[in-house]
Amino acid sequence: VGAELEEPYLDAWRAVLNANALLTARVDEELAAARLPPLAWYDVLWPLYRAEERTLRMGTLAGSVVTISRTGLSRLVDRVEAAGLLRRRQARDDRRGTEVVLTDEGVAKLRSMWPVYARVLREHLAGTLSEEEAFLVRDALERVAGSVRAAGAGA
Amino acid sequence: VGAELEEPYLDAWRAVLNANALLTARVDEELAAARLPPLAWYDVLWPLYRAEERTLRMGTLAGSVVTISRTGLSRLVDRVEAAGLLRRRQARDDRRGTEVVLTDEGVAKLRSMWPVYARVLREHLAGTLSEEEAFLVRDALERVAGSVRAAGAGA
DNA sequence: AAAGATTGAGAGGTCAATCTTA
DNA sequence: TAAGATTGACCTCTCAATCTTT
Repeated sequence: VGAELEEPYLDAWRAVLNANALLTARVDEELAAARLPPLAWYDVLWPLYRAEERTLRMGTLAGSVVTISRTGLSRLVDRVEAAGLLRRRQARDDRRGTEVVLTDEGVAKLRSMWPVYARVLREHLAGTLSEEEAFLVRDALERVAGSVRAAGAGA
Repeated sequence: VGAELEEPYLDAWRAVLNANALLTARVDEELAAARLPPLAWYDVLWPLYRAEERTLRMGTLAGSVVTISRTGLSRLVDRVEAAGLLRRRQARDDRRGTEVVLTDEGVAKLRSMWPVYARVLREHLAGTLSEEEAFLVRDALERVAGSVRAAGAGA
């Protein structure tokens, strides 16, 4: 156990797992302390905010929220919709599809969440990494993500 | 939305989230395809394998498995124990504590899981990153994790 | 028949309360 | 009373089956 893979790669992978778990948990703690919704809601609201007319098809949104399954997204959108932060409507060009539209309340909530989120990232990322390191980490891990995507599901 | 944090840090963070989610999902797919337990089980078995006498207190084990809560670990250990890969026993020095001991079956299962896990990491990490990059990612993200830990829970 | 999306059933996770020993 | 760990109630996620439209 442990052979056949050079150590630096395993160490790097463990570091990714730990940094991800710890920082994500910290963000959720801070959001909860501020009586704001969890990070998962931000992951849904943000792609909508960036999108043309603040509208996205469920399938497209699912592609942006990589941490959850298509099924899980349906349930998550149920809750965010119940909170009034977005609404669903039938797509008019292809009526099988569902469009999700960010509401004004959704925009407001997103704006109230961002400062909390940003403060945690600033403290632990900008506070410990140089910009050069941040670029390097981004490049390296984007290549990794690309490799996994290229291999495709169940390939 | 988007201000007050330099871009490279946000980009790096998104890369961490994506690489983590995609690679973790891929490992679980490959393990499932090989009729092996999920990655979470490996996270429990591995620290035990490394430990003195292949034994760890629940609290210590919880510290190693950073992706799950203390409560969640109790339930996870229930399942892994039911599968015969480890067993619990009362600690003799402090009988409030529970010790978890890896069984021979647990060792065997761990050894059968590793090649699958390693193959995915080799393909997507060793296949896309140089060793220097791996070192850099490790150093950078270990510092980030350290920063979060130092800030403490609810600090 | 296939694509887009949701739902029912069950697995797995968390928080607060509990049990046991120190 | 506090520490170590588990349990009860509840919430969220996933897989397979389903519904609707193409």
